[in-house]
Amino acid sequence: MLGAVRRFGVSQALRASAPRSLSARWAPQLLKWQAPTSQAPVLAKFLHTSFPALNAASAQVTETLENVSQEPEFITEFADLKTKGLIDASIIRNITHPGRMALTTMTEVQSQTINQMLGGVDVLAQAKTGTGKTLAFLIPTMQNILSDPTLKRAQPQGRHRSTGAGSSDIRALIISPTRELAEQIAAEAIKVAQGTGLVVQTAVGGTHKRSGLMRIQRDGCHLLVGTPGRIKDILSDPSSGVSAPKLNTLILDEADRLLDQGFSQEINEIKNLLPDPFKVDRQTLMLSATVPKEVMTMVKRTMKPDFKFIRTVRDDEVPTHVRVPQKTVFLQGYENALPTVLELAKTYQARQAEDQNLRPFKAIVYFNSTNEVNLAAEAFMALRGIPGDGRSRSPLGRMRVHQIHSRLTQAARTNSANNFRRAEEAILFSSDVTARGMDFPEVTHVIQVGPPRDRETYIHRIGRTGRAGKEGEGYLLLHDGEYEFYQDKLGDLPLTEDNTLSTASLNMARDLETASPAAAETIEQIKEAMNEVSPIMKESTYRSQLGTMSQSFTKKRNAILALNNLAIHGYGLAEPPAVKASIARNLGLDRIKELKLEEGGSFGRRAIDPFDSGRRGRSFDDSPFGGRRSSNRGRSSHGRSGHFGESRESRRDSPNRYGDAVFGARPRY
DNA sequence: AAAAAAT
Repeated sequence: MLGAVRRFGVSQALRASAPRSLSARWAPQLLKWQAPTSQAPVLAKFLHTSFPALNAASAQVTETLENVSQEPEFITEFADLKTKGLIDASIIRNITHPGRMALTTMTEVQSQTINQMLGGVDVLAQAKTGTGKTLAFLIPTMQNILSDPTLKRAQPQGRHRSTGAGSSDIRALIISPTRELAEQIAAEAIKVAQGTGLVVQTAVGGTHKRSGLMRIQRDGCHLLVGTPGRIKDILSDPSSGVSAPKLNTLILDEADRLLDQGFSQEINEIKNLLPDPFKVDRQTLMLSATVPKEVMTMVKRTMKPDFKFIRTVRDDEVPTHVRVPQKTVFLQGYENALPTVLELAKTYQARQAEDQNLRPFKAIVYFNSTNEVNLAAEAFMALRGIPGDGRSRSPLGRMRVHQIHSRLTQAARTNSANNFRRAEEAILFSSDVTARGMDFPEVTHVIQVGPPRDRETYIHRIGRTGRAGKEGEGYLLLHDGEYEFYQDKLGDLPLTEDNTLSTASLNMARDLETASPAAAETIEQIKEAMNEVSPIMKESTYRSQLGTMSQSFTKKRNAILALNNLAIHGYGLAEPPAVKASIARNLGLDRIKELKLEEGGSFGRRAIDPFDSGRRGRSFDDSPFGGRRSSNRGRSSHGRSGHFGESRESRRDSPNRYGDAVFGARPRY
């Protein structure tokens, strides 16, 4: 609105933006008021306060006007921000010094937004993944705080302690949809703030609330970074001593996520705990790689009417990087998924051994449920105890295996994230906790098993690779029965079909004799590893997948058939697990005869939560055995009974290996 | 039955 008033004068801006409800009584009078341009901010504020409904309409005007407007001169070097007196010298030193962050040139988002954000206007910034959005909002936010002459900076005192800053002087609140992303933003903020006297604190769930509060009370806080639940908890707790009466900046990272169904209510509750924006002027900044149309109403409701929508992704452009070739692989069945992941790892490792220019294999494998992540991670961990191809000790060589999802303890999650961040050659099995914003350096592959729930999720997941100008590749592993879902959700994205992976297209119930030795070996290894995984976990995973697959498959019956094949040929279960009749009914699956129902009504066997069966709190990363499973490895490699006692060779030669006898009529354990 | 997020 403010922009519109500045450019076109009061009357024209009003004519363009006045909603019907307003025009009847007020608009004619307002239109008569030819305010001088200098009055524009006052007018805009008055209109905003008096007619909240004006928000939506006026913001739209600003947005369209932005496309017409001339862009001012852009600064592209960090050093120039200092020489032009725009940004504090310590901040710029932290960014540019070779021993610190060692950056010289700004990215496109950075040079387009920093100046605007310094001016205090609300900004919604959309830019591709991995292009430095965090720094883009941290720099102007810190500068704006430092520009206040009344600011009490922290004074260094002793080794880790400092004093001077208060716990009720939060100037900027940064909200993130996941705990790990909040931690990552805080870590970057601390680097940028070094030597400025600004104090950065975090507030996330899964940590001790009291010790976090004590840190804030002891050292003070100017920028608080956190997740919605804990931030709300702290700000609404009068005994915490933490408050933000002078809050000037509210930042929503991954804004579209925070404004959608699951989060928007909590964000509103947080806003209600903050000072009235008409008494304490507040800048709102929102950032994301994706801004679906549906969230624009929420964006406009949260921002001032004159907000700027700055996009470095053109409207007609697909918001993924061309540097990241993206392939869709249609699997013979979901039982082919893990063999395919292993094949991708092995073939890349083999290429990398020949080509010094290739980086080590560092992959994130995404699944749609926590159970699938856990199952895959357990299987791959077990793989490390299986004799490898040729001379190597395991099929994975020296590759480390990590997993991360919400049902691990926070300590285990943090460990996984840190270990994977530092790892050279590793594979991270992950839920969508890491899909947004996480910056793991040098990720070479993003592999998605099953279709992402929506287009945005796909874009953010693929954005974990190809960051900061680096290369990367993406794979999406799907079932034929999901073709329509795929076309519908991801049809316009630059995916090309790939059928070069031999373990992807094998029929695991039939074709093993005709398979290449390498493919057969890979499948054998996964099968053997899968035997190490508890059947309880497999059954829970099956039940988890019912919900997602019955939605992504065009025909529900095909989803069940695919899932049953996965249970038998992939998980090695003797038969598909039974499901509660009530659940089958809820999913609209009760007429599908291939879905096995539990008997005995409400007295049927209760589903057991694998996370409650003794493994809670002990991930691979925080186990005392240095990431190796300590369980029955020794026992399992010798003295097996029945099928599993046979040598790998004899099994490979046996006919009908993938019939129902493959894993034995009765699974071990 | 399906990510995430306060205890």
